[in-house]
Amino acid sequence: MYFSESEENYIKEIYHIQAVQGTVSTNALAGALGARAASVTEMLKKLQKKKLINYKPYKNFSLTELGNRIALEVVRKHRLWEYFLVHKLGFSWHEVHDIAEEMEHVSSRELIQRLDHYLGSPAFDPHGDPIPDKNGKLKAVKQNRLTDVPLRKWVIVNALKEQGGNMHQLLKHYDIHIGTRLKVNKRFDFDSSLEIKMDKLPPAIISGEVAKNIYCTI
Amino acid sequence: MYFSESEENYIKEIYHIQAVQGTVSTNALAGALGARAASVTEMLKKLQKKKLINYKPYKNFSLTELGNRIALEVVRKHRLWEYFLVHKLGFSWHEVHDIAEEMEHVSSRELIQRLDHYLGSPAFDPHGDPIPDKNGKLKAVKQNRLTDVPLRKWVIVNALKEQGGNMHQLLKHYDIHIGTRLKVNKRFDFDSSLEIKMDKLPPAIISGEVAKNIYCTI
DNA sequence: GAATATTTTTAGGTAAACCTAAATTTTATT
DNA sequence: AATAAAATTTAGGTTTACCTAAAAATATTC
Repeated sequence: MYFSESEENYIKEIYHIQAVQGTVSTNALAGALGARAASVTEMLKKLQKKKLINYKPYKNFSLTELGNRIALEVVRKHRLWEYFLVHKLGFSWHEVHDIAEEMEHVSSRELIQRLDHYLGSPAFDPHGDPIPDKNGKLKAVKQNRLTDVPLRKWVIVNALKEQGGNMHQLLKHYDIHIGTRLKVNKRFDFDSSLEIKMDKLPPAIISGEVAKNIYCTI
Repeated sequence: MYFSESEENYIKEIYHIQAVQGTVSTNALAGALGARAASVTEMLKKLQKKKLINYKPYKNFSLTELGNRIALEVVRKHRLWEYFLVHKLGFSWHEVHDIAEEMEHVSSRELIQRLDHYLGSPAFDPHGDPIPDKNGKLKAVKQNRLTDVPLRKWVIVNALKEQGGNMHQLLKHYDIHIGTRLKVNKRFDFDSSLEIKMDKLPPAIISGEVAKNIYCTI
């Protein structure tokens, strides 16, 4: 069965929203896609006819089993390409999202199989997100928000989420990246900032804004 | 300036036809693209407005300087991806065209620059066609048809054109690939077949059909 | 050079994916 | 529970890239 680039994008976005919210509304999806609600409704009807989503007018919706499988394939392609861009072409993690967004729609299954093998079947992409294997299985690693981690416990950064801003500049300045070992010494309730300690560096203060986007393994 | 995938395909195809015929007709382009003449006419007007082609109704047309530059960029992307698919992912040369056809439309310039560097700035793709450098320059290697090569002169295969058939099976059987050293011993006018000789192998006969698609350096 | 054939363009239509504005349904508030 | 607010859908457009069928221009043939 053939899916257009648009359909793939809708499915993928439904998948991501569903992962966080459990269920998806027309408006939430429109927001995520930068489209208008009316356009979304139109597409929802198409996706339903293709049995990719469970949808009743005016109600929230979710992916069917089939929809989920397709979503995972797209996510897999996206994250494998991100991995390629960072580890083979030398891009840095915050530059690759938009490019992978285009590459994820290249359709050859054989291509993705070979790419995966070529990259050594990585389990996590450069942002720390898990890459579905060819059966759609995700390697689960608990991602704890740095904001919630116990005090004075050494943890390892395993994911960084960029929210469109320039957070990576700041992280580069602090020299925080995936794999960094650090502990939280203090939490300042006043502004949610944290004092953190990394190996061989003096304690530093990071804002709650940044900390919110840093995830780690305890 | 932005070009749609369709526009890029038209420009690229005009480039290829122009390379062979010198000039391009509506019908020839329609044939190459698998579209109808009326659709082509419509697009020609768009391309003219964007100053990519020189076009007068009912006349043959050709790329402008700008059009040529864009065409070379697309060709460059296509051939770099083909090189990647063969030399990094292990595809064989006859499998990569369609995949590269999709990948050539990924838009990031930075991506192509890095890909080129990663591949070692190759000058020829797996079919033996030259890869334009980032300024659009092509490394010219005379491609002589095996059918026209002088008798008993050792030559090196430098290009293979697949015409949609299964020629590669045959070539594999003869063990002919890019880089193969061989000489033509005899030409049989009756059916245009050739007797060829390769190192460490007994003489073999290949049909004119195949020979037509083998190119070499003298 | 007139008649015929071929090529190309124009006219009018379709499907996908978007849009705005208005209508409808659901949810929240008093 | 009635009304106001918010969310969603419907109705009616637009653009891109296709299409067929008919008309117009160019080429070919006798």
